Amino acid sequence: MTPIRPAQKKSSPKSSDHNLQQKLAQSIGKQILTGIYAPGAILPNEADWCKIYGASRTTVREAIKTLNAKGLLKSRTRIGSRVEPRENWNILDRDVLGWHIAAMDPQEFFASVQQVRKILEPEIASLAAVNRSPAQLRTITEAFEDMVAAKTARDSVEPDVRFHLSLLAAANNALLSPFGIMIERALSSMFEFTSTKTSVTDIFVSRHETILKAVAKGNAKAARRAAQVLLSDTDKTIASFSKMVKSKQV
Amino acid sequence: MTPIRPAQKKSSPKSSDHNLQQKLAQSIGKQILTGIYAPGAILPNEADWCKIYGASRTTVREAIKTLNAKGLLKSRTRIGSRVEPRENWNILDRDVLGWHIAAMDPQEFFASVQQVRKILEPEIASLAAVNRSPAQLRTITEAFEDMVAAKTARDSVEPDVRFHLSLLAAANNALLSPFGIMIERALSSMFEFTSTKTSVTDIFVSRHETILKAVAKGNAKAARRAAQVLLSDTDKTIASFSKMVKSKQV
DNA sequence: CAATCGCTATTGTATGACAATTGCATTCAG
DNA sequence: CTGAATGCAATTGTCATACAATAGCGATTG
Repeated sequence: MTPIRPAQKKSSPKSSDHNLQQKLAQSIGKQILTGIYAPGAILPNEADWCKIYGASRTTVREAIKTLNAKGLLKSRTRIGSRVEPRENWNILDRDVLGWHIAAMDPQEFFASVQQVRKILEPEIASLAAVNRSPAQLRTITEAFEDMVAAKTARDSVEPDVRFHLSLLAAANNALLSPFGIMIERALSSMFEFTSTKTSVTDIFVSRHETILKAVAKGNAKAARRAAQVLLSDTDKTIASFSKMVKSKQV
Repeated sequence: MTPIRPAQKKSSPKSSDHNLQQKLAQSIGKQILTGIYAPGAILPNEADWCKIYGASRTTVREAIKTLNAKGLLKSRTRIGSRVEPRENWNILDRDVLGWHIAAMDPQEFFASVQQVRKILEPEIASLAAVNRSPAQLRTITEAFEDMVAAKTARDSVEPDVRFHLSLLAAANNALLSPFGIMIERALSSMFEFTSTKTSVTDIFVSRHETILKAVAKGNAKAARRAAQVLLSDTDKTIASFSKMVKSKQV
């Protein structure tokens, strides 16, 4: 048999790492997050989406199934797919949060995030100080050391994220883990704003070191305090580039 | 592993609640949550699931797509579907949390939940006191009044849940809303344990009233304190029936 | 021995058909 | 004329089949 290569079709050369369903889910999801389809609204039916995207019904259905699973939609026979009220959305889902960030004002996002971080992270640090396993402490320590070793601000983002995520893991409460995504996105997004001029400052590193030491000693109170201090610094950073944005806009 | 009848017909009237995909997703999801398929494990392939459940591949795929969307799985061509690490699971998703509760020891669940509630709910009450809209205050008040009007403990569960959820909504921070499901499940589950003997106690009602008044006045500090007191009561309730369960077991 | 190539298992996409559900209009009884 | 029953039709749900795309892995070959 000589399998004739069915040519390369008309496929777009760069399909990235997303397959077709994922692209549809993302496209429709973003339209929901931006309010093009508001809660209560009925979406176009499957046949319409097929026409719109030029995809098969199978693919469209799987995309919509994804959005159903994330709480954005509820599909019912004969009715169609209706957008669910916001409180049912899995906003802490990796994808949904991404679409949400893309759809909203960055400053609003930082405000919401910092509010939640200030509630949770000190308590997470406190729990981690008490509940951490030796292995978890090692992971946290490694993240800190990588942060210290980072030469540029860009290189410090990944260890920074890892530091906070391993702290979260060390709290050993599964119900808190969804916040990992939020923390990850918040720290990464912040970098986008600060990257141009910021370098890895000593004070930034030492704030983390204080947390690490408290967690290592098992000192819950000190860990909580240290986390509060770091967050307070973060607030200042955000405030400073908020001003920058404003002065640029005006 | 529970085999699922594809064409149950109208024999079981309740089967219409869930369609076939949802039943498959639930069945497979529970198997993951109970550890039958642990993180890192590769699931049976789609053809196998078809045989196991007697369903079409389309249906199996949509079930698996759902689990992918909830972060439990990651499916890749040629590899199959691999169970994701726990920290990627959307544990606060309505379905996932339900499967999780079904799979774990109730006391462990209450312990985790109370830990998180004690972190969040006082701050939620505090935020609600500051950020609530008039309409939101009205909703909270209505829930409280319905709780007062409830004659039996059973009747008080729904208003109680509504009270806490409307408080959460009044905090006006979208990133907190995923916790609504957790609160809902926690309060409902607790009722399962207390239903036999508990009635709606005055003290229970008055704890809620204190929160309501503080939120109405916009007194953040008082709201936070009041929420802490209520949670402390809840702790005692849990402790008391934990003992009961233990003495029964032994 | 190593790099390459092709085989093949598995998920991804497409098509077409039919089942099940249910809002809506239509009809029919009172 | 009103209201209930009823049938229609639109939409999602399920099934079967075929082929495409991906990537692990073993066979081939230099």
